[in-house]
Amino acid sequence: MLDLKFIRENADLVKQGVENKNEKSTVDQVLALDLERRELITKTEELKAKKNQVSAQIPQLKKAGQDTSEIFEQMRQVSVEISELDGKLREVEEKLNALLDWIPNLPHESVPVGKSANDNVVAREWFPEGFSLKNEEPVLDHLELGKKLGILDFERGAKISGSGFPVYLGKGATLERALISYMLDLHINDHGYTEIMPPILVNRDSMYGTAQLPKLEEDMYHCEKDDLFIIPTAEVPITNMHRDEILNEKDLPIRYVGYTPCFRREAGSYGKDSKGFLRTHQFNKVEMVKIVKPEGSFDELEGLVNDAEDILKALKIPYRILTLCTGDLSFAASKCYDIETWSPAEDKWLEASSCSNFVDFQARRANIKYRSTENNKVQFCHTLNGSGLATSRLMVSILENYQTPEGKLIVPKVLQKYTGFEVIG
RNA sequence: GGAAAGGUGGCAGAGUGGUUGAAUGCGGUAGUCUCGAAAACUAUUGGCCGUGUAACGCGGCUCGGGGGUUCGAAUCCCCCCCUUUCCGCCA
Repeated sequence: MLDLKFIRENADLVKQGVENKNEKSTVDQVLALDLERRELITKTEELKAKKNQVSAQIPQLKKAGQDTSEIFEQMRQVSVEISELDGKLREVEEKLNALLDWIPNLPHESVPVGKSANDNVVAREWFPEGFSLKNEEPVLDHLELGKKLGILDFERGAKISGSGFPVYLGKGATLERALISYMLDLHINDHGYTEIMPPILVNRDSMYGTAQLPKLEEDMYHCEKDDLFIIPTAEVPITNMHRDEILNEKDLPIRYVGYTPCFRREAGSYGKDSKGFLRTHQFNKVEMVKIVKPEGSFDELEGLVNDAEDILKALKIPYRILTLCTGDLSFAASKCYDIETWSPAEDKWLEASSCSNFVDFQARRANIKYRSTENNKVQFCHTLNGSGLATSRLMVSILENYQTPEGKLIVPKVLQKYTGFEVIG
C-alpha cells in the first residue's frame, strides 16, 4: 500500500511508476475520492465536536435541576446527521481503499525501466571452475534421471493429488531433506538468521499484509470452511509475525529464515515450463525474511542476494543474477533480483530465487512499525525477503550438473555429511 | 465438538451509563541527587485521522471486531473473532 499523502503530493511520480509496472493508473480517481473523504471528515468532526461539547455540560445542567429535554431533542438531530455523514464517509473510504489495494508499489529509481522479462538486466554470472555453458556430453533431464535412479515419482504424485505434486523417494527424499538442512544451517550459523517454523495455513489478514491479496487470490489454495489460505511462500507467515506491532529500533534488523512447503495453484500457467519440477503446485523452499529500518534497506537487499548466492557457490551450481526491470517486477516489490541456475538439459536458466525489497509497502499494509531510540518517533519498517532457495529448481540443476556419464548422481560435497552417502545409483 | 471464564494503554491490573484516553503499579524518557551507577524523588510517557502555525496547537477516532439502545457507552443489548481452563476426540 502506498501512503495516501504521498500519492496526493506526488501524483505524477506515482502515475509514472504505475505505468512502468504495466498497470493502469487510478491515481486521478483516488485523488477525487481523497478530496471527498476529507471534506466529509471535516463536516462530521465539526458535528462530533459540538456533540461532545454539549454532552460534557449535561451532568452539570442535571445537577442544577435544569430542563434538558430541548437539548436532548437537538442532540438527537445532530446524532442523526452524524450517522448519515458517517455512512457516506464509509462508502467513500471503501471505494478509496478498494483502489488503493490495487495500486502497485513503485519501482526504485535504480530499477531499469522495461516492458517484460526480456528487458531484465544480467547483473553478474558465476560458474564453478572449469565449467562451460556448452555441453560436450548430452545429459539426462531431471525427469529421466529421477526416474532411472528411482528417486522421483511424478506419476504417483499425480495419482495421490494431481499433477504438480511430486513424490520424492528413497535417496531422493534424503537428498531433498539434506538440501533443506544445509541451507538452513548456513543461513543460521554463517549469515546470522534466526530460524522460524511457522504455520502453513494463514488467515486473510496475513495474506493481505504481505500483499498476496487481493491481487493473487486466484493463485492461492483456500480452505473455505475456515477462511484460511495455504501459504504460497513462508514470506507470508514470517513477515506477518510482526503485523500490528511497534518494534524497538534496537531490535532491528530482524533476520528470519524458515523452511516450509509452498503451495501455488498456478492458475492459467499450464503449458509453460510445466514439466516435472519446472512448475509444481507444491514445492519446498527456505525463505529469508528481513524487517529493517528504512535507511540502508537496499544494502540489506544486496546482503540478502549474497546470502542466497553463497548456497549456490557452495553447491557449485552455475548461476546468474538478474535485476528485474520495472515491467517484470511483482506487485509489491520496489526492487528485485532473480537468481537463475543453469539447466544443461533444458539449455536455459531457471529461476531458483527471487530477492526483493518491498520498502514500506508491506509494512504499511501489515502495520509493522518501529520506534526510534533517538526521538521516540514511530515509523514504518522496510521488509525484504528472498528464497534461499527453492529446492525444486535447484534439484533440477543438481540432477543435471552432478550426473556422471554412467547416469549416476554424485551428491554435492557440502551435502554429503547430511545425506550420509556420496552417490546415488 | 461440549462446558466455563475472559479479551482495557509497552506490560500488569482497576473501572458497570456522564468532563475516563481511562485509577494504580511496573516499564520507558527527562531532570534532581551522585565522581559515576544504583536507590530515592520530580516531571513526562499510546496509536491513527483531520486541520493548522513562525512555533506551540486545535479537533475527531480508538478499551478484541461489527451492529444496536441512549442526549451520552470501556460500561447495557445482539452478532462475530480470539485466548485460557475443563471434558470429549486425536497425531
